Amino acid sequence: MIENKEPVSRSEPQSFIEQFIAEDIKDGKNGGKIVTRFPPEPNGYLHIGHAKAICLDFGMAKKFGGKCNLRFDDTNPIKEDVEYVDSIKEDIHWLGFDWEEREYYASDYFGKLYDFAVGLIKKNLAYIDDQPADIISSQKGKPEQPGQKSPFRNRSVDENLDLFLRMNNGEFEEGSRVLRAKVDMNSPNMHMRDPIIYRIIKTPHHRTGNKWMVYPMYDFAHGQSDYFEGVTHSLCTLEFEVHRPLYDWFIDQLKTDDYRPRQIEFNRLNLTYTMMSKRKLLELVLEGKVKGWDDPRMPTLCGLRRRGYTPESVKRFVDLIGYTKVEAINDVSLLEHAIREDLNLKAPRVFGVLNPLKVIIKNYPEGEVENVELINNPEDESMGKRLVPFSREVYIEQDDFMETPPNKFFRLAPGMEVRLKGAYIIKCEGFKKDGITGAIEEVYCTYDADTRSGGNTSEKKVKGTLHWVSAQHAVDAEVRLYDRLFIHEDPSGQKDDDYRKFLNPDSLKILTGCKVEPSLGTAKPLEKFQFQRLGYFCVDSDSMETKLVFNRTVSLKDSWAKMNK
RNA sequence: UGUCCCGUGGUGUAAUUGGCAACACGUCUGAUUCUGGAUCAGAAGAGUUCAGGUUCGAGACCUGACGGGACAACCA
Repeated sequence: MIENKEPVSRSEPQSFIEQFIAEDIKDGKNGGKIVTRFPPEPNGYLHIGHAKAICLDFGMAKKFGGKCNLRFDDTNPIKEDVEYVDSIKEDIHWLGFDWEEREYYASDYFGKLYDFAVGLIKKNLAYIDDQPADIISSQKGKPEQPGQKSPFRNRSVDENLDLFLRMNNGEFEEGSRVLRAKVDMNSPNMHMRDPIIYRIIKTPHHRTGNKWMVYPMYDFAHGQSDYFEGVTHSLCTLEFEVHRPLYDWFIDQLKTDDYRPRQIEFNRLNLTYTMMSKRKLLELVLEGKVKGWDDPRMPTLCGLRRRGYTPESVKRFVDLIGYTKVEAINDVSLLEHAIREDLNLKAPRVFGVLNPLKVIIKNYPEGEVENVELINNPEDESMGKRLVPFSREVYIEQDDFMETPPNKFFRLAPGMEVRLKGAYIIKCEGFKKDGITGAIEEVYCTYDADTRSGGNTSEKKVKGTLHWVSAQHAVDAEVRLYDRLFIHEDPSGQKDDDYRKFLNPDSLKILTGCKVEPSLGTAKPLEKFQFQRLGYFCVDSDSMETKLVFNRTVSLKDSWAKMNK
């Protein structure tokens, strides 16, 4: 075994988690084994925030030669469904991670958990409380004041055993009784004040049906599940920090040898302009504000996928933001950078004109067509070249022409010259304007036959180069522009819970009458392209009629400013 | 009037465990007949929340402030 496959010096930053794990191995804990787990609750679709956890859980296991389990934390049948189980598995695979045969469910451990609870009762460390939720809650006191003991705290072991059995037999109503661990009502940590560990739920479970009438709470299931699976490092987000003493308390009651799992917390992903609460995302789906969990405006992994993000770009992004204990807000521009970086290498460039403006080259022979050669990807020669037809009438982007241009405008304007990329230099000789609306309808130009790309025999040089599409050859396209993910806060950092307020009706804009290169007529579905200058898109369906732009040309900050005018 | 966690350029992270604060994103400037929001080159921007202390030397260790966050679900 040789350590250091690469001469990576100290330049590679190590997260504190990595250091903790390395220390544990060095100290010989758990026999040097490393097992992690990704533990989603199947109550919604995975979003970009989960990607951060997935990359960590699977990444650490891989880095230290260990394994990572997939475990569904399905202890609350009221909120869970198989639909979510399936989507979660699909999304993890999409990201490129594999749990192999280790697909586990907390519900697989219901039996063991029940036995463990019975064991605690017998040790006089758990009791049945007959009080309603609000009383139990108020007896817990406040964080700064100690709690009061429940009048049922000293029930006999036999009575507790009997009641727990009958709870599971369905003899009592939901909410009428709970099982609580007997820990410490005076603890400054609220989670240690006799936490509820079992409650009655009569809704059928998506995997165990009606087998159980009592279900363990998160705190009574998570650590134990880790223990049952031999997990060594249980990585979770910061809000579980206060749960750790309880996690350890249950492990202490359970463990029989030197092995013990360790919980380590890291910071959750927050993205600027992006609303990530599962609950609110679910509301958007249920209220029909979006087309579904995979609506490209959603920050879900399936939404990002439809939007055109690649798994590599998501992983790259996660890699860039790192893991700390600081509650950070990451800038979406970094996510956008990650996808651009990835696609610049992979996506062929093509011409597309979203807002067409017809240009007529008056001295170009009518009816003549010539094919010009264009490079598919300037960063990757192996992607080859393509031939694009050029003719007398072409479309350019409306933005590429201005009647009265400002100082540094190097595109087309009356009297100005530009190159049509891959073709000729043209000069604007005039234009036609609608008398009423003032809209530019056509632009008239002349071209110089000596200036063809690759064979420019003239001395001409121009500042601007425009992309274009031959009018008679253009493929009509419908292009969807997704401006942003959901916004939940403004750039001043002030949070606003009323996320609906930030739902921009224009966030999905469908442009029809767009003109794209004929070569796109032969593209395969889901192939990704970059419009020269405009952004990236992919062919959305077999119909070939819908093109999907996911990385448009206006920054989020600009959108925000526009929206609030 | 509690317990725990956290304060490093605008943002996110580093700093070989006490030795000249580094990188990425973003921003700005310049170049370019590969549109240029790409690429390349360059620049600006923090003295590490504050005050003490230990030390030859502190972003790191200690004490105390200040600021932010988590915790009072029969959710996870």
